[in-house]
Amino acid sequence: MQFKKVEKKWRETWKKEGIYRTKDAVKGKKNFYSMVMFPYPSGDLHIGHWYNFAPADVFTRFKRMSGFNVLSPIGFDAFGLPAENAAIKRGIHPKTWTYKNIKTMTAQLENMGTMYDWDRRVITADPEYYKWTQWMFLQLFHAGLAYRTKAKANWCPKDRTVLANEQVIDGKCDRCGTEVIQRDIDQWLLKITDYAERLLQDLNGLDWPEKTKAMQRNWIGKSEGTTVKFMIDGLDVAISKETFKFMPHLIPSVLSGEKRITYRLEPKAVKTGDIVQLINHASKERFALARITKVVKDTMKHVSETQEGHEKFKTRKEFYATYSKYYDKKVVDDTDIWMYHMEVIDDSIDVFTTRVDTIFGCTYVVVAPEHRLIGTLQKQITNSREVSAYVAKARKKLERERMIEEKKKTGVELQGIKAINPFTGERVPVFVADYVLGGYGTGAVMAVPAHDERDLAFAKQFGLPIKTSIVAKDAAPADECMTEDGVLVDSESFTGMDSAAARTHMTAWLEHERRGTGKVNYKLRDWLISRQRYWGSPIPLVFCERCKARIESGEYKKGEFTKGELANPGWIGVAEKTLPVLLPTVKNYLPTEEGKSPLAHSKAFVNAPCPRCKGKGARETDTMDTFMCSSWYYLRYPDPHNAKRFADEKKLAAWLPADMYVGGAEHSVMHLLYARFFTKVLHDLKLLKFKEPFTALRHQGTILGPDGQKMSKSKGNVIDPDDLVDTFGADAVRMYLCFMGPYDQGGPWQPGGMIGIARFLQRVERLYDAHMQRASSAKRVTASASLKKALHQTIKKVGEDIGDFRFNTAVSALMILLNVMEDQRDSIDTETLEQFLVMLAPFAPYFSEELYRGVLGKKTSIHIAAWPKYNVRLSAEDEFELVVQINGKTRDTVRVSKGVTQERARELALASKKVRDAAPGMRIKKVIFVPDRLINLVIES
RNA sequence: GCCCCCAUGGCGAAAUUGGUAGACGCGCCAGUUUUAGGAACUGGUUCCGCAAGGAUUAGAGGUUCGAGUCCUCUUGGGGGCACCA
Repeated sequence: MQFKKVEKKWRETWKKEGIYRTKDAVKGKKNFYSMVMFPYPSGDLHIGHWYNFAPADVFTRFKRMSGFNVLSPIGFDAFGLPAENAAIKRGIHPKTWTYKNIKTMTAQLENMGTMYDWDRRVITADPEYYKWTQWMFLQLFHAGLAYRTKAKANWCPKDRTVLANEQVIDGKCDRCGTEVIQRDIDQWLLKITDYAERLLQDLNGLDWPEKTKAMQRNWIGKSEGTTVKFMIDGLDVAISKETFKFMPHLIPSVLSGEKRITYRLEPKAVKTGDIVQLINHASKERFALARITKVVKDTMKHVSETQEGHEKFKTRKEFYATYSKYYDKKVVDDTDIWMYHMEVIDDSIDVFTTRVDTIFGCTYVVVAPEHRLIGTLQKQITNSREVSAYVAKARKKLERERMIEEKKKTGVELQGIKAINPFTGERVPVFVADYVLGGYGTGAVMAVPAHDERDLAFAKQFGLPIKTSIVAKDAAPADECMTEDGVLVDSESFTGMDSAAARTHMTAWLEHERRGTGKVNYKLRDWLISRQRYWGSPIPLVFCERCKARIESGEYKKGEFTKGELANPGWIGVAEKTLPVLLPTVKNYLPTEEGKSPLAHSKAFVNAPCPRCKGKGARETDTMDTFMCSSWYYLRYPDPHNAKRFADEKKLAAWLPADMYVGGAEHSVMHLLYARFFTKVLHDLKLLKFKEPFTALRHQGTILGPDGQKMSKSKGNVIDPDDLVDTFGADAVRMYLCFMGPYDQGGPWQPGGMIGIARFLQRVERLYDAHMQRASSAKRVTASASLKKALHQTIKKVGEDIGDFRFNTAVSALMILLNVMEDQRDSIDTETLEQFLVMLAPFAPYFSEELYRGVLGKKTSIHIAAWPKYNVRLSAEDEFELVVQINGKTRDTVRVSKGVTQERARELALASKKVRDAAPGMRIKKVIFVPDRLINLVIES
């Protein structure tokens, strides 16, 4: 067959006939939404894409032929860093490069013989698409799920640019080789951690690979434990009666030490050195202690906007108005004001532990280098110089270095203070060490060297005591480090309890004493979506000084600002009507200025009126993480050209959630977790009716080079699908990819394997040509019973196998049927010829269409034909090989009809010469009979 | 270090889920096609053995009438996490 010509002919015919155009509803048919992970427009479709898309397309076609109304869309994940890298390397604008690739890849995808509905193609870099990505961001922002904070970014000091993680190779910049450092930059984060528990729980109902679910569970990393308050000894402070109240939004900055002055119009009876309580104005609860370092009495006119805590006010009038309102009295230049300088101090360390049952073995406490206490207790720590030196060093260290030094634990004792174990009253030393992470739990742990490996390593290094408080239940020989649950010893009234019970009781006691509480922690971190990059969707926010001042002074109408705007004073969401915020086409798309996106250079872009007050504003210049684009694209396919809504509600209801999603296992965590998060948020905002986007998920394996290595141009082991298509045709390539092995397995490319499929197709063609010649001699044939049986067994098997993604055995079943057909080439009836082709159609769409219309003379496409029904009666075997075993060893087989009784089977077994030879004069102890399978004679030996 | 997965002929693999191990395909061997050629056809092909027969699913043990399949340990390979208290 001249496949080049055939492929082109049918491709054009199908387009003309519109057989792949999807309707949202077809009477009498259920909808089925079958998706593949859309590709990144890298330039060329490689064999990995084929392996993802071709077998998935076989599945999709099978679903359609089985009576479903199927949606099978495709698109391009077009934004992202690789386009910028390519642009830098080749001197082509990222946009030019991306759209050129989309063009070539679209053609390649069509050549594969896939049934995508091209009218629904989405490209995430199109303004009509990213308009809604921005809209999605605004939904999250206004709902209070976005916040801005300093976050670490990879920074190359030579290139003066922010790097993505993939651009950091061995801690060095992949372009210039300079050591990369971590810098803190203000960035936007999404509160995915609010959804940690639901993201974990809802995994249970999904038809996903267990491995993938396990990876997500792992990533979310739930652990249930207890926070325990260790009071600090050595403070020797008397807390004064006076208190200072703070608005909740100021508390983080007070605690972090940014704002250490409070201004009062009425004096408090405190003097320098007094310890006061700082109280949350809303909850009335104490959140910290502070030492007064200075009290100054002055008049209002001397307070300037450069003073700490008052940098923000613009005009004096505005400033006085704030006070007048708060104190309910008129404030003028001469009004007295007291300024209290203070420093926050801590009187306790909260630690998080999952093993509170081991607390009687706690011999010291460790805080992370980032821990607030190190700053707040600076005065109490007698070796504070040594401590700050350690902290400075640890904070500068890269994650990587911490890893290399894994074995060696480092740390410094905080001399001058001790922590008090709430159960024993014991005073234990406090250390700062970088093996405790600032970002997890409370950033502090109680160390139990006898029952924790890391604590043990540290204790040994520093010669700290090791105290056993748990022993194994079964009195097994004691390990040096017994980390399992067991029974408590030396634990006062808890002695003798087992670990699980002790945890419950001890946590209850702590809660009663207000010295601790049960607590669940997650490893999952919030999602950092800011990218200081050009090729991405702009973040639709404008910063407005005036609105910020109004929010901070509290002078605004209720409902004037959204939850998100109040939580991020000054950041105002762009009005929906004015979306999208277009990504300007700029000449210089390289990030240059310190930690800023290239968009920061474009005055035309930055200058924008505040969407709220129409005053002067400045746009956010960072762009969004591309995972934002791919977190909702499955919602767009049902209605890709809708300009009024991200998708029509009815169309969403018709198709979603997606019934099948196929793609690489490398997306097991990030993409799939973010997409699930989006779906849940949109559900909560009443924009979607379902909580999970992908009901079923399958992964394809990775195809390696023939040498077993990962394919790469530099290794010269890349398999080019275009070459294969030229030699064997698209159908053979599709089918071979199905036949190679289990779909989720992958493995090295077998260069010789293709030929088997090519031969198979040739044999099919020859068989059909021969049939056509015979047909002209006009002799009707009836299929033999054995051919009928083979056909119906194949119908059953191929259908079941495709449904279960076992494409390899489905192909082999077709091969077996072809072998039978060839054996009986003179008695093949038309029905068999037709049904065989229909089963072949999902695998070899061009080839089967050519024979269907060309040889069998059909008028309509094979791809809208119905999948054949198998007949149970016809496919059933009436005989089987009865296996005769002696003591479980097969000795003979006897061909008998199905339903044979045990008695008859026993007679047959005993009649076998082989059986008698194997065990002459046997004495049967027992007979095992498995109906329609085997008989096993258990004899005395 | 921790967690998860995998291991079957020369190669890719299959095995009704605890019931004849090696289907199907590649490769190889022999033959056919009155020359050659192979991306044609026919037959053979787990290993040892002429055969009868025996051995065999990385290795060792166990459960069972019966184990590729279940359990324990060991070895080798792959993936994930990475000091998460």
